[in-house]
Amino acid sequence: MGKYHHGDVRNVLLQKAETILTEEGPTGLSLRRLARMTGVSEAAPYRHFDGKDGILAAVAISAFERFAEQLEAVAANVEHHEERIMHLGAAYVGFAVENPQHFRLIFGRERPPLDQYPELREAADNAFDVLQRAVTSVDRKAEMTLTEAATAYNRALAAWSRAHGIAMLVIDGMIVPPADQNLGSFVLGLLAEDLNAPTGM
Amino acid sequence: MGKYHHGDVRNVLLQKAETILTEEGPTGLSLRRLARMTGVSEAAPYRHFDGKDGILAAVAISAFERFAEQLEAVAANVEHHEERIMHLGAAYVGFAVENPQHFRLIFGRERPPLDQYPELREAADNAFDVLQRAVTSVDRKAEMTLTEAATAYNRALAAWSRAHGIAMLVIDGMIVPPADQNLGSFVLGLLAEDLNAPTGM
DNA sequence: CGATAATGTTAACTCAGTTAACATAAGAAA
DNA sequence: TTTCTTATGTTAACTGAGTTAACATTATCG
Repeated sequence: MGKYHHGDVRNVLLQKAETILTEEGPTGLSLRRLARMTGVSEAAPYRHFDGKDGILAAVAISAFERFAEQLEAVAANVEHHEERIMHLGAAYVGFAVENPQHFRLIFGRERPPLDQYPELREAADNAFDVLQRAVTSVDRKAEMTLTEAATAYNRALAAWSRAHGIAMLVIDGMIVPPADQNLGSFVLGLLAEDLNAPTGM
Repeated sequence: MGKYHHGDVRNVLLQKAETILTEEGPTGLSLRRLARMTGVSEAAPYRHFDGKDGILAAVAISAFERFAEQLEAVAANVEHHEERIMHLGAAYVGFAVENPQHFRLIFGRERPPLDQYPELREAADNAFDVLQRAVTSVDRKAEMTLTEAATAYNRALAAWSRAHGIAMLVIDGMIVPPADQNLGSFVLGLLAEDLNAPTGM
């Protein structure tokens, strides 16, 4: 005479998992607690997910999708190439700051192995593609020489890692963005810094 | 008639903890396993450390120290300011790549809270100081105007986050450094990329 | 020597992830 | 409808982790 929950327990679990993850991160997310919170037996989640990694993978997939969407939106709205790179960087950091736990989940080592979750790998590849395309794309792509292509690729890597570094240091509290400036312009400022420029100092 | 281990169990534990951490990271480090490997009772570590965080803190402290030393060594050996920034970045990434688990430990969220381990906070501050000083220092510091100082600080942040981003993406396998080039020059290349330069593309 | 602190041991508690064995519900097949 | 099968839920158990309490032994210092 067990009380059965019907309807989409799976979705409810996912929903609650999102909540817990947002508040406490991947480590704080415990399947047992999740089950209790959902009002379901402690073994129930295993009927819907491939264990803890399974749930994390599902959450990571949707996180990747949102991430990719937001980057895409920015990429689509900025015409000028160099400017687009900059604004992509700001959006990249913006996502990380607004969703630190999700950002950590998709990039950190708590992320379930891509090999074991094909859909996760796909979501990850998609997100990277958005980034790479937006950063690499040029106005007259067909006319690119090999050297130019190599330069473009290197530039993509550089842009990517710069955004990533700022994002990481900010969400880890190592860099505290000035309060009198919005995050976007702060990031744009950092990205615009030219370490090679002469200082006169 | 228990077999007591004498001598510095504490140091042996730390040593083994280093080994386990290097191989499996903070999550893989289990106090019980550590105790078993050391041939000591499972509760013994608690006599020497403030639980798991205590051990992680101790390991993190020594990691910070090594990190700071290596950066310092580079900073001391490169005269030219801009060049020093670049080489510091390469050293930063070098440390991360050679000691990925330690790097993750000192920068990630597995790191015990700085508030609870004053020596850890000190070690962290020291490492950051080396970086900031080396990056901010100029030949004629006394003559710096306020504006110049602000610029220098911003540049320090930019340099730091660039190195950090490359380090993170490389140790997470998102960026794979080309095999036909040593890591240092690859990093220097990325750091030298000027996203603002015209491309002609 | 003898008291006291340091350090070790065993045993237990809580919580997590996971799985097995069982129960019920829903839906297709007869 | 009745029956078989599958999906989904439950309980109970196993393993392993972190931690603490209670107890034992050793070191050390008066």
